[in-house]
Amino acid sequence: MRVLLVEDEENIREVVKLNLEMENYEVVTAIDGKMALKHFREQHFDVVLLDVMLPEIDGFQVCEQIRLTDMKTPVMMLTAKDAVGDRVTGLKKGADDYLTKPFNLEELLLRVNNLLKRSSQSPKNSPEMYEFGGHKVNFATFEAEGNNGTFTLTKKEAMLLKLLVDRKNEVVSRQQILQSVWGYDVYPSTRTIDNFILSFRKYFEENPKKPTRFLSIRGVGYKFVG
Amino acid sequence: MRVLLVEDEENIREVVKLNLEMENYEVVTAIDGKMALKHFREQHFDVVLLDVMLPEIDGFQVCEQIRLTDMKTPVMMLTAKDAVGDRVTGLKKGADDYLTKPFNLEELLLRVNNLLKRSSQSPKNSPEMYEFGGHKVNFATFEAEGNNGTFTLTKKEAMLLKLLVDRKNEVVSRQQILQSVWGYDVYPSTRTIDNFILSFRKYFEENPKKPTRFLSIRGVGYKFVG
DNA sequence: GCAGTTAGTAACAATTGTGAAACAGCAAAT
DNA sequence: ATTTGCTGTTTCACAATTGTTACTAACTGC
Repeated sequence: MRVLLVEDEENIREVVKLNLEMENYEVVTAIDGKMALKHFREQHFDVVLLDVMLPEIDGFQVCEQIRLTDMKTPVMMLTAKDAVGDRVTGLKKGADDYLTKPFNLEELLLRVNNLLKRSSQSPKNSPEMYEFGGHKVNFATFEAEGNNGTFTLTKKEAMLLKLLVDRKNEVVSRQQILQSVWGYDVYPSTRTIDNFILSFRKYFEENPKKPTRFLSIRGVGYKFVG
Repeated sequence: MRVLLVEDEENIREVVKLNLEMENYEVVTAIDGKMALKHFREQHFDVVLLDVMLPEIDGFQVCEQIRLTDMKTPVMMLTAKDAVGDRVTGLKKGADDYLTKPFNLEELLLRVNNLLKRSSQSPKNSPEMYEFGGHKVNFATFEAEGNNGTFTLTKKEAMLLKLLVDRKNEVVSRQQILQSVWGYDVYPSTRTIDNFILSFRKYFEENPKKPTRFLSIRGVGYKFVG
């Protein structure tokens, strides 16, 4: 479970980070809105903790921008002021929860858990076998049944396919694919992913030229329709 | 959408009930824990609003009882005391959210909406669908239904359209559009926005020359009428 | 109605993203 | 030692998107 923590005060940031990490979350921190948006565009997070008072771009704007491209990832706002108006603004901008500083750490952790519990209830189960439209894939043995009978997936193929299946019906960005399947710093913009998608289409699509399952969302990434 | 409202103070109960009904919720009220549990056993609710201070059985206990048989239905606790310990107790007992009295009605409604949005996790439910005047837009997949059938929005189109829809019926200035959609250090020429608006009008307006939805507010920006 | 400004339009240019094919690395088989 | 086959990567042409320019139309305040 990956958390993006956006907070400019170092002390708070470190304490919260530490505590989240003790609960086995993977935490990425940002100290201002710009960095927050940068990280968010490039990586996948399961939840965002967002301080409102940030230098330059404030938390509301960050939340609004996040919501322009992603409406699923839960966002929790943190603020020093306990102004009701603020809370309403935050919720309107698409925040899912709101906590006032100084907050109780236990409450924060409970609320984060809550958000995750609710948002990840459906796509959580990832069985070894997956079936779609007459095709079968066994992620344990890498065996798959495609248009031309049974064959074996390669390791990377299996990883990528699993990622797409786990996130079926949502768009997975290239950055996220690279991060999950290839590891972090595969910098050079690469066409490798495309080729894997290409293979999948050949394996599984009725008409590889007109894909219905492995869709490309231009400028964003790929989406598997299950 | 059915709400179970548990609150012993008549005034609060009635005000909240009225407001929820104005938002088209069906509201069932209970004045104490016993009645609350009775109703909950006998009927289906999509969300429970639960005062903590109740005669006989308090809100914590009600919540605990509910959770014994139902892990799913979101519960929101309301309390007069703003004790952190209370909040933590509530969350631990299985509450999904917590609001302190005196609460702001708008905030309550927003939070209720939030809970419902999150919990209505029917698989194919795309909560990021928007409809207006016979047209549909799916902001998750960028698919839209316009004057000439279904088509796919581009990334920027989707972002701008979403911004306008999010702020429907209010004017969004060019500045704000540039900041939100294009970012904080990249500024395209100001005619770029016009071109996107132009597209939207072609896609969605009955008579693109006489727009009724994508209105230009001279000297300020644009307004989407939903 | 006139000058100054802002918005609408379309053609075009720049940029960016994509698919497909060629290419390289490597290990097993010959 | 060479070939073969498979896996994964890079190159490249092309297509789609995004941004600019130049011009026209419309509006504002006089």
